[in-house]
Amino acid sequence: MVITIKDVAKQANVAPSTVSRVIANHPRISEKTKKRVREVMKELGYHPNLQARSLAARSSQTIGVVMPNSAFFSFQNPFFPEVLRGISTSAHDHKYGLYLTTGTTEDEIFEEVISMVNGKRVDGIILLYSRINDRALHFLYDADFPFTIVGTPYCNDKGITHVDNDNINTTKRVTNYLIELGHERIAFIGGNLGFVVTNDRLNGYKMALEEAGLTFDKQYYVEERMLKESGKEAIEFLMSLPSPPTALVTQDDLMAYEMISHLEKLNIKVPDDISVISFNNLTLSEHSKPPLTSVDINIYDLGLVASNCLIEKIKDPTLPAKRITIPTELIERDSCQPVKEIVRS
Amino acid sequence: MVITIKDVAKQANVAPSTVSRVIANHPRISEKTKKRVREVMKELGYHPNLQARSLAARSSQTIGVVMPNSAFFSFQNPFFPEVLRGISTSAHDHKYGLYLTTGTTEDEIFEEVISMVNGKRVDGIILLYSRINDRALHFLYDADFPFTIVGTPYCNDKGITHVDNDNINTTKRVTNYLIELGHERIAFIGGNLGFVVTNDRLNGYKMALEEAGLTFDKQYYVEERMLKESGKEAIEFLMSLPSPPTALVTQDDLMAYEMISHLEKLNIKVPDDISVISFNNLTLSEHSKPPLTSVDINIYDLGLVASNCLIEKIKDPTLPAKRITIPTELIERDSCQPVKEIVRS
DNA sequence: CTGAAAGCGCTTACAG
DNA sequence: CTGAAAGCGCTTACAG
Repeated sequence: MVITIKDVAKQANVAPSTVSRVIANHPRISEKTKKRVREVMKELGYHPNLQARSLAARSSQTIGVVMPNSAFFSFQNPFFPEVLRGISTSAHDHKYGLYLTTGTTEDEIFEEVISMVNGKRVDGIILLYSRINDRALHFLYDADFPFTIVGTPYCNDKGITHVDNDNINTTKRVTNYLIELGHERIAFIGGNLGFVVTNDRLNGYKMALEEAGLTFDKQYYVEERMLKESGKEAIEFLMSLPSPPTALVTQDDLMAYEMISHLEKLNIKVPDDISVISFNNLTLSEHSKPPLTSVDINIYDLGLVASNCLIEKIKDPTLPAKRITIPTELIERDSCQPVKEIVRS
Repeated sequence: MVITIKDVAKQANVAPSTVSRVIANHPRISEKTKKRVREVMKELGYHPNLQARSLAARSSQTIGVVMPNSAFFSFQNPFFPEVLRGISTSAHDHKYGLYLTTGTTEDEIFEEVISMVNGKRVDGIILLYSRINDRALHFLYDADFPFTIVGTPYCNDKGITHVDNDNINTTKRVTNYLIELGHERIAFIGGNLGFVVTNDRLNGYKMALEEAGLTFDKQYYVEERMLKESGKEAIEFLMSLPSPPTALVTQDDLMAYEMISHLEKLNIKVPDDISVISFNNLTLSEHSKPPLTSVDINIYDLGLVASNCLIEKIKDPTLPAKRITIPTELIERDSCQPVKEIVRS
């Protein structure tokens, strides 16, 4: 019923091994037999069984993509479709398939990674996040399995291939941008300190403050979990401070929109009363009100390059680890403005 | 080096077939040997080779997800992450893996579907779109391969399991909502007539017009391809008409935001000068300006249910085809308003 | 309740 | 340039 390599072999009067070789386009098979075998394959409607091939060849020609479980880093976040698009393009170009994790808790995801690797389902893995003390990362590293991170590993960053923006300097620059506009009370909104990216950005933010002779005020840092339930309360808290911030750095445009909406409900106008700057530069941000000043982090490239590096590594596991920094660009629009002169309390 | 079923068998003093049976938790194996074998498995760090299992058992325990290639239906569209989330949850609950297409042209995608099916990579397929005359659909149907559509098939809809909203009636209701506000010149923006969803929605729109005694004006229908380059021109064209529309029905919130932005550049205010209603009800739409009136189509459920149906079908291929309609809800916010009295031309 | 054997559909040294 | 044979790591009738 199902056409196998044997059927083709019989019909073409060759051995199964020969058929296998013409599928692989082995150079030592004569053009003549290649042609004949190919005709028979077409005639019989032969399609190779990928499972059998994987088993025999010890390679699945697919890469596993590990999604994080955090709310901030969730499917709701436009970051993921866009990285996936980059990965997808690279995978397709190199004839690799894509296998996705489905778990939602850290434990589930960890189990999936183990089963993908030990079950030989994938030839390599891309981690779409970098978490402090990540078990999956340790497992992959210890198993010496090809993998790549979109982000910066929390340790051993020389030994692990990863693709990331320069989050420290980018955030420093973003913060400086606000400082140059005269802002001194700048809040940092969102992010989860369990992720490296948040730490890097927070550090960049602190460095900029420090260099400008400003002191970091803990109250100006709003953690992700305070946002989950209601960004509203976080904003209300910030604005009820004796010295409320005059500028906000948020981790994602979507978050910025929500903040802006809550601010306006308090009758605080962006950018007149408070400046907002964000990351990710969604297409939409050009059309939002006000058009949002945001950092384009080249999400697509992060995915594309991470996948390219992984495939390189799969093909040649002896390749040394490398770090690739994807450039960022600050897109100035209308959500930031020089600080207004105000009476200091 | 790699631990196989044989190693476990030897260590546990049983036959490989017995080990296989304890993995499958076969009822006719005694608890005693199950326990012993499991201990050995743990001791040796055994993990089943999924490829080998798939080959022998003729089942991959993974489902293939086919993404469409259109711009409107692209990764940029928040629809996809959200369906994927639904599918992902269902797949995980039933211990299925997820395999994604990576192609971007119709041909590439078609080839991938063929290779997924014939290569036995997946046990079933979910089509995340429904296109007129879709080759992939025909192929799957003819091959009698388990599959499910998020959407309504363009033909034979009794014979193909699919999950969709009632797009005709929902759009009729949306249009009626505008008509009840006094609007008579209502434009329909976006969508590609190559997709069933667009046809359904356009039909619902026309039905509402007709029942209200209004005539459908072709100029009020703006196709997707006119939007791609610049929604700006489409809006400028519409508003330069002798009788410009007083209301817009758009296919997605993101598209609505863009339209609103272009309108305001022309100094046309939403909802004062023109009403806008949309589909998908992104979380963001609560915080946009103005808060957008939009139809919640329950994207997550579309994915979840489509996946549940597929898995059912995989487990029992004799199951009759079914259609499941996911309810929609019109979320009224501030982007629609009664039509202003205006001088008719 | 358990085992021996055949088989899933390929690939790949080895030999000629 | 091509073939015969072993093997990838499982599952599953069949037999007892």
